[in-house]
Amino acid sequence: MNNPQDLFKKVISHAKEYGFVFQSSEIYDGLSAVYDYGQNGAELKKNIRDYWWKAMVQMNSNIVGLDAAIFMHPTTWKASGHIDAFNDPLIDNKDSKKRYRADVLVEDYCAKIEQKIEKEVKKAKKRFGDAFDKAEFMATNARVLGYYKKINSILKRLGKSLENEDLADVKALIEELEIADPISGSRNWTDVKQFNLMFGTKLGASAESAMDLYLRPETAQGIFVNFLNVQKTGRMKIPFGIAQTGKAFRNEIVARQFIFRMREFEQMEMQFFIKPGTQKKWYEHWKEARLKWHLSLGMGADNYRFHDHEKLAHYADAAADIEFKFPFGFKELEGIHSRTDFDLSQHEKYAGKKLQFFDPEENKNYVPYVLETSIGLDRMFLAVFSNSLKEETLENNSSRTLLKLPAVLAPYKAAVLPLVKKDGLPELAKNIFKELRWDFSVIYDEKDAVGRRYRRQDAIGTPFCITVDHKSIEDKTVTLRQRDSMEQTRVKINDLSKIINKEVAAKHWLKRL
RNA sequence: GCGAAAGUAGCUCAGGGGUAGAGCACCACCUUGCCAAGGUGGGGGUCGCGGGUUCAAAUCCCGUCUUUCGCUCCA
Repeated sequence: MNNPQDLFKKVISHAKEYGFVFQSSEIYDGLSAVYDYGQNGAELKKNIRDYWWKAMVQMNSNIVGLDAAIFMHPTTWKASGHIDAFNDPLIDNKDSKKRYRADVLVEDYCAKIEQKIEKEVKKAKKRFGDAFDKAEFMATNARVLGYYKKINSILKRLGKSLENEDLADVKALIEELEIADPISGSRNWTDVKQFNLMFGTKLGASAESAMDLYLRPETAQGIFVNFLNVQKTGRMKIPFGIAQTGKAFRNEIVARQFIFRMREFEQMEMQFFIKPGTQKKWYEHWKEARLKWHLSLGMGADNYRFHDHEKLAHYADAAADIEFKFPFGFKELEGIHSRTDFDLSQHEKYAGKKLQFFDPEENKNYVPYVLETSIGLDRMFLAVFSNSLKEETLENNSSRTLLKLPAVLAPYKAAVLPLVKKDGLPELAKNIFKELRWDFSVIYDEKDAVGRRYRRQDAIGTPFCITVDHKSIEDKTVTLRQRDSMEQTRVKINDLSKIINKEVAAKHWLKRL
């Protein structure tokens, strides 16, 4: 685990070996950049989601939840700008390895012809000014007309092919026109491919009546289109927020680095609606609030940093990322964006409905500005998981693999272990186990030597082990073993729930905010 | 998408034309009993998948899928 690459490999194999993350459809050789969460991963992921939800919704009386559908009306994506921004026919040159937009190549070619026309016309102007030759004039005229006709037909064909998504014809056109790579001069092209960030699908059983739909590429739009519904039925007053978690889908050209960039991923987003002009204040507020949330988990302040965007997306007037030190370097974990009134205004325009708030203080209507916090749940999972995985060498020169998860996030809060598999110890242990699971997710294990069982729990990040021995039967006490320090203390069975709760309850973690 | 490397048991990997291997993990029994690796026995792999060459392919060739890294793209 010395270099980052080894650590990352270790992270991936540990995730697989201990039932946290599996590759999707593995028995069919897997599906590129799609992963499933296993028995322990599902728990960890759920706990991260809950911890976020508690911090954002439960602890903020002016933030409410929402669970919008993945399918949305197709016009949503016109309004949001996703259809225009992420829909390009691309072609690669096999020799130069350069990628071009296929339509731009053809258009550039036409522009070149146009230059030719201009030259001809210029030349003709000069010549015919001196001596008019009817035959030459006609010939020039015919040539120019021919050029125009050619351009016209090329662009017409291009437009038609693009409209019908006949990409083979776009390539045929490029080949017929003998368009070469502007850099290398090579005509060795790949097929034209449409790169659309959004996954398309159909609504409707029969092909004729079907409606083209997209799987949402972000969860944010579900919040924007429900802005008025929530504001009115929840009697919300600005400033207020709407939070939701859910799947989003992006057909990334390059999806890589385990669960860091997936084609299907889960977002945890909160859109905060504010009075125009106050966005700077709220931007700073949420940057700080979100960083504090991360720091509350105790994974080390050095592992986080802000990255302020200089180049802004079409909807933003300020944007920053909270970056985390992943095994492959500092990468974006969460985004805080000041989205202005772009989204709500766009939906007003496309839907033809007002999406405004009547401000009693100002005594007027306005389209609220929006401050967004958006974190990738899978990225957060990877941050927590990779940061927690440690290999320790102990005093007796043995080693242990330890998943030092923040206790509030651990899949199991405690393991109940009878010291031996006889003398009534398993029975007592099982009783403790059954009682504790009313309060926490706990696990019972009686197989192998107790030391080995401790290591098993270390590997999946269980913060406590409760060991039942012969003395337990006499005086109703057990040993409570701490994951990180390996310290053992003798405690009363009746106190277990209280002691564990103190360490694992979200309350005690969130209070550090 | 391009380039490079890799894919053999749950995990880490060895083997490189002639019967499928190791360590750890797993299962059963015995033993020990508060920090892994004691004993005995056992389960598990058409060597990613598909073609080809060969008497014979995990091994050589071609294709394909998946992963990692670099580039590119995106935000």
